[in-house]
Amino acid sequence: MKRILITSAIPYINGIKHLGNLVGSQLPADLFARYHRARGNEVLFLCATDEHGTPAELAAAKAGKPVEEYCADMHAVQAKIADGFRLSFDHFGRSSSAQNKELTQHFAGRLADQGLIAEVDEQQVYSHADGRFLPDRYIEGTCPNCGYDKARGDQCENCTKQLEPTDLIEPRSAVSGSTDLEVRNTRHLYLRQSSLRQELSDWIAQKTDWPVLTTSIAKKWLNDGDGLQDRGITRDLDWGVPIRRGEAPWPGMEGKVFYVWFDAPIEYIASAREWVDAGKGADWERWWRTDKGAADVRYVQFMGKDNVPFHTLSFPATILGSREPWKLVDYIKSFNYLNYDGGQFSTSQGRGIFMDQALEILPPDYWRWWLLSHAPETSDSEFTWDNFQADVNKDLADVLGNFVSRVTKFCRSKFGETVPEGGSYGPRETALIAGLQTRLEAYQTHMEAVEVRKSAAELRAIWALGNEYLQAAEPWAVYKTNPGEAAVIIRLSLNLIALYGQLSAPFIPDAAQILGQAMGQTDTLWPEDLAQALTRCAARDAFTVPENLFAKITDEQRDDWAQRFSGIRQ
RNA sequence: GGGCCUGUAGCUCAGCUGGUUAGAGCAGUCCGCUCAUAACGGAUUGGUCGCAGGUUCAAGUCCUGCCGGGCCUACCA
Repeated sequence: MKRILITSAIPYINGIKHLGNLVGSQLPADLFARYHRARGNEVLFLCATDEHGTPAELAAAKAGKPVEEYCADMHAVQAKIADGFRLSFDHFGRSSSAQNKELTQHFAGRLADQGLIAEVDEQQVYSHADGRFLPDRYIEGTCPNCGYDKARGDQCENCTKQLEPTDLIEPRSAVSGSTDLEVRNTRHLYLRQSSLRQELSDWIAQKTDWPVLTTSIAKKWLNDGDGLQDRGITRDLDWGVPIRRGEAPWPGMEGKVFYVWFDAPIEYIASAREWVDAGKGADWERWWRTDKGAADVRYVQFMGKDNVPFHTLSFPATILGSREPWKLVDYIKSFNYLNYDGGQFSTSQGRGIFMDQALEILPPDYWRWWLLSHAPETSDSEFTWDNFQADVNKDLADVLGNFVSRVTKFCRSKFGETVPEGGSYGPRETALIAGLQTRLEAYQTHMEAVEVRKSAAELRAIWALGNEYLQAAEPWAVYKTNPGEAAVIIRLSLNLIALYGQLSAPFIPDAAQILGQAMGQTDTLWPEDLAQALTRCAARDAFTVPENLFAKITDEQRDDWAQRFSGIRQ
């Protein structure tokens, strides 16, 4: 039995995520987790909300709530939606947890002890009206290069020129519009990543099996220009993990917090502690400390490409730099973006389909299947309503759903709602099992390699084998002259339905459960021995007919939804 | 500007270290079946593999240039 630690990039607390976010991290992570659980492996699947930072503070202010309350509320909302998509986290934590505060402060202390923290005095823009320091991109003004009047302090969106906030003409706060800004001195902590460059570089160089997307981004940051730069890990904010050097105060850093990107990945570890503290597990160090049982753990991370630098460099720098035996990631699966009808999904612009909306119009399996079978693995992929309707109707309703329907209904009308007895396998049945075996092995290979689309294609092919078999065997014709032969065909077909329930569970857990229950199967063990697995629905066992496993998406629905989601949310 | 990714049948995509007539699913067409969610099965029509050069006995696969799409470029997360 293998032990697999799985984390999904933790979604930011600010608002509900869209389907592009879902397919880039949580959903494939869930697929992988469900698959490995089904194979009998020991899995710990962790996620959380990323709650610190300026956007959370501003969103809370906009909502008229204290930031703690806002985050608690939004965490509950995201947890409910995650449940709606059947994301099977062992724990869905919060980066604002006490556990994460303690761990974050611990890591900072360790890094300081190793000489990897530098204290840097620098200048930041302070807004009197807002009562806060402003991140570069929260400062707006006129671009000195092109004259665009909504240029941000980090870059002008119009001419794409890189800017410093002090470059802007007539700078103002993007929060309040106030021009009462002041450049102030402030002291910050920097993680001296540059001194870990060689170590990180050597580590990345070993990862020859990682997606190119992952390693190329890491190498770019390691080698570009002067190489890996030190990174500020603190901010002048109220909301965040207070700066402490381990358990001790950090003189000069009072009133400041750690930068969200420092504490967010540490939440992966903290989430395991939360999992134990919530009474759901017994030993979190067994997953995270190689000196305490985690040496045999395989750790796989899932994320969108925008998250790669933090997971390949910053977080490993934190882990390595601590000089403590924390578990480093073994495999990073990164995804490109999903586009929506010719443009990007956009949270800030409210464009596309958001997770809550998706669940309002269709059950989770529809989305899970389509999104996973079109996961943007090699390049950005695109959602269109036409494709979504055509693919879902064909794959789920016609290939799988209709197979279940034709088998169970034929049996009900000819033999009743019990598995028919009599007959024995012939060459056709042997060939079917051999074909299934080949497909199953390919499915497993792709799943092990975290090849999401190929896994989906293989699963679909496994479903299609059922229809091919039925067509060749023709139980409806055979029944007229030889009911016993029809019985064995149907018995095997009913077993196929049960098998499909098991094999499909990582992709479409709800439908899989319905299939298992309809066939009277409670055993969820993986069919290691296929021939034997196909005898589990035994003669005279009762079954039920699942009605319309997947209803088709009508043209009216498609047009209605395309219309409804064509604009901008709120 | 720099770096990386990407461009293969109408659509969505496979094509590993270069090697026989470039593949799959969907859509289209034809045939079959009638148990089933007008579903299923079989066959089949579609491609000068973005463009132009080059290396090679041989290139979708390697090299160069160009064109198109995307991402990143370190204070949004």
